[in-house]
Amino acid sequence: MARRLTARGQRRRQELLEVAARLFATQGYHPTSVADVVEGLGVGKGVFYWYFSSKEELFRQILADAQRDLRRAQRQAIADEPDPVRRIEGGIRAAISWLDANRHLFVLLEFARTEERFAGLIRQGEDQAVADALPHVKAGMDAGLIRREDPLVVAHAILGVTDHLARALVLDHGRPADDVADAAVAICLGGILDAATARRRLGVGGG
Amino acid sequence: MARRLTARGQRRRQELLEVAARLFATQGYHPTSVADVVEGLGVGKGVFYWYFSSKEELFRQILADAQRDLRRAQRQAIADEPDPVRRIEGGIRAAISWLDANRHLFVLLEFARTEERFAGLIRQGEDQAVADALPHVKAGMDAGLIRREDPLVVAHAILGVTDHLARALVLDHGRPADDVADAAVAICLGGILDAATARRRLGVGGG
Amino acid sequence: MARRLTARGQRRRQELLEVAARLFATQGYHPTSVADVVEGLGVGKGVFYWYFSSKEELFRQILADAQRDLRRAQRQAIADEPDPVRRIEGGIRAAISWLDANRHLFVLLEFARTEERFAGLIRQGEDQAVADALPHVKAGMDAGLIRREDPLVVAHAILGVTDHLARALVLDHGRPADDVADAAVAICLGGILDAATARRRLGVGGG
Amino acid sequence: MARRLTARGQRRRQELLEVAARLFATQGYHPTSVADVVEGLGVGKGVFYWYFSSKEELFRQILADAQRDLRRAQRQAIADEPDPVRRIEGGIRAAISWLDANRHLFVLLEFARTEERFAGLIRQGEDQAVADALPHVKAGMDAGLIRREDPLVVAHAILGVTDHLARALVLDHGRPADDVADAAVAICLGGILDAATARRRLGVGGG
DNA sequence: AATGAATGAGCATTCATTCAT
DNA sequence: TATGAATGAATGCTCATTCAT
Repeated sequence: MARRLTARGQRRRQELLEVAARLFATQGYHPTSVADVVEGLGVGKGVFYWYFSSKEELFRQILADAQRDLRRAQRQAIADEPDPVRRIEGGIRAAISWLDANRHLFVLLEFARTEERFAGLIRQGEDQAVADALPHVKAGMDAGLIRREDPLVVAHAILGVTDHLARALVLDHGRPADDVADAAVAICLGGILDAATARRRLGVGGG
Repeated sequence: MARRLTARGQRRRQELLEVAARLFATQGYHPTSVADVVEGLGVGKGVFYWYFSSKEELFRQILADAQRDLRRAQRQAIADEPDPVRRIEGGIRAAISWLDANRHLFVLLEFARTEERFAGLIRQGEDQAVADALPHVKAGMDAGLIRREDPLVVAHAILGVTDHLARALVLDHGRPADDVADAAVAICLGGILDAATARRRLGVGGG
Repeated sequence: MARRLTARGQRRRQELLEVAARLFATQGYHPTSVADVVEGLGVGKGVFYWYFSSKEELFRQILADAQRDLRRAQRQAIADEPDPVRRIEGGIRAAISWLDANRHLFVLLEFARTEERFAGLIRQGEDQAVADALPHVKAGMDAGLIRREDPLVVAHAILGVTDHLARALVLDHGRPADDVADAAVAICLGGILDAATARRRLGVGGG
Repeated sequence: MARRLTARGQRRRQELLEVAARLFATQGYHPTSVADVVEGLGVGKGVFYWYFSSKEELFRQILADAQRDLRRAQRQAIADEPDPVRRIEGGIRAAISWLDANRHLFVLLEFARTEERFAGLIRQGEDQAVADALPHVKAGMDAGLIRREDPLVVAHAILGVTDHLARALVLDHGRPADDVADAAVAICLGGILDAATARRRLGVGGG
């Protein structure tokens, strides 16, 4: 591809991406045919292959766009925050908010992970997300705000809690995104133990 | 179906389930054809339909078996543990250990969530897992061991950390399951904040 | 085949013929599988191939039995009737009555005519039926009771009216077989014209 | 379906209908595969499903077209005939002539009656044919030309004689359509009895 | 840029028949 | 005699992709 597109062409391409993302999310990638996609736009099949060389390429594009978009939202949310823990918090909130607003993309990212030819893309994106969080985690540790543990593990744990709560509570059980974000932040930061218990059980030195 | 099977038949059926799970995990559910499955066993295509009424039914069976199996492993792991926090810990460790030993099933459970006709099964299983954890969380709160928050959210958070760390660190990055289990337990229980910070930031009353 | 069968075997064979005829009539010959047939009897598939060498052979047998049975019913009905017109009448009535009592076989005979490999059997049976009627028609003509026309055509016409009225009125529209038989006889024998008209139009010499 | 077709598309669709009808008639509906049909045209399999949503839909179309066509032929044949008996005669002749010219469709109509999912279509068509004939029969009775009997039965009897003679004599025994039409008319109108006998036996009042 | 038409390999599923026990 | 299991060719149908216009 890498076709030079007119403004109208750009719009068409975008429409295809959106309709396809919507359909892939609703029916699944495989069960959605290229015919479904172009039908959803009321255009002929040639249109599809004018803008994308294959169904797979289209899907990759959707995935890449989604990842770029989420990352951008997180960056913007924490741009001017000096406190590392607040930056982490901001990242969590931005993620949940974005996932709430782009529910249909969430399931696509999940699906992509399950098929080897797309999984690489997702693993890359996840590594990127972890790499994005890492400096804040380390800064928090250096500032004595965050308990010293493997920062990579910590970053992954944050990702895990955030994603899971967003999906399970916001998407599946319909809870308000803000409330879930509060809970995600609380649990990520403070764990679930009572402070005294934590001190005893985990040997956490009290301040 | 609900066919009466001889011992030999039972074995065949099991073989089909295993080969199919393996292939679905490797290539994806859709890209794997029934022909692939029977070829993997070196039998005729009719065999498949003697034991399963459809590819979909077979997949559901794989999912149900996997969920049952994981749950059983967790139950056994914590059977005689009186301490609720230790029960939670045991559940986390059992889950990571099972996922480590059944990597191929993990991706199937994830895929299933992305296609509406299977998603129900997965949501049910997840609700079950949460329901299983809930009593321990509540008991922990009642015993003053766990900070009082919405127990459902807490249970979901534990699930999220556990699943994510298992996948990202054990499966994707090849870390030893035991180490990851340690980390998962530590983070679930203690969060990531330094205790003093936690006290200040979250208003957690000190012991 | 031509297997020597025990009394029990004879019964089994008959059961298979009946269940199959029933199913073929309801669902059609092709849409009915051998599996359906044996399932309908609650026996294994081997049973079928013990008694019949193929699905096709079974169907031929059903057809042959039906034709033999109908013919026998007609013969008995007119055995001692000296008047040729009354013999024709008796044949018509016997046919309609048999078709009424064996509705499911009717559709099988019709179907068989539409597939070349069975059509011969049916044509033979029909030729036989015509041959059976022919002597009575001729006798009627010789006795001056029946208008002189090609007896073969006359015989076929009787067959056509009888079969059609039986199917259309008795089977499809649920009219009583006896009433339909009356009508069939009246029309076969007297046509539909008013006598005076007939005389004028057909040049039929009045008695 | 309900696809908008270009002129070329219309032609293809018609070709498919014709080839399929031919094959269905020769080999039977079930024994003819979609592959046979497209092979007969030398096109790919997709072509079939571009024009028809299923083999069943195609067959229904063939049946509907055939019924429409026969009906049209009959209507045209009797359009300007004032005499009701002559209208009936014209209908009989038109039917036999059409069946002679469209032999292959005849067997399809017969087959369709034997499978429940198509039988409705045929019964409808037959009811229509009877309804078409009914006014002429009634007019004939009112004009004193036709003996008073249940007009529905009379109409069905005409249908029965016509169809049967056409099939048995024209198609199966190769008699000239015109001769058979003469015979069908004679028998339908005048029955088979000698006029005097008819008077005596049926109590038909003489002119 | 866009369309309707076509391609044909591939898929899930069926089923008459056979076979080991 | 009978059964459960197995066979594998065949079927109706789908769909990513291509092509002529």
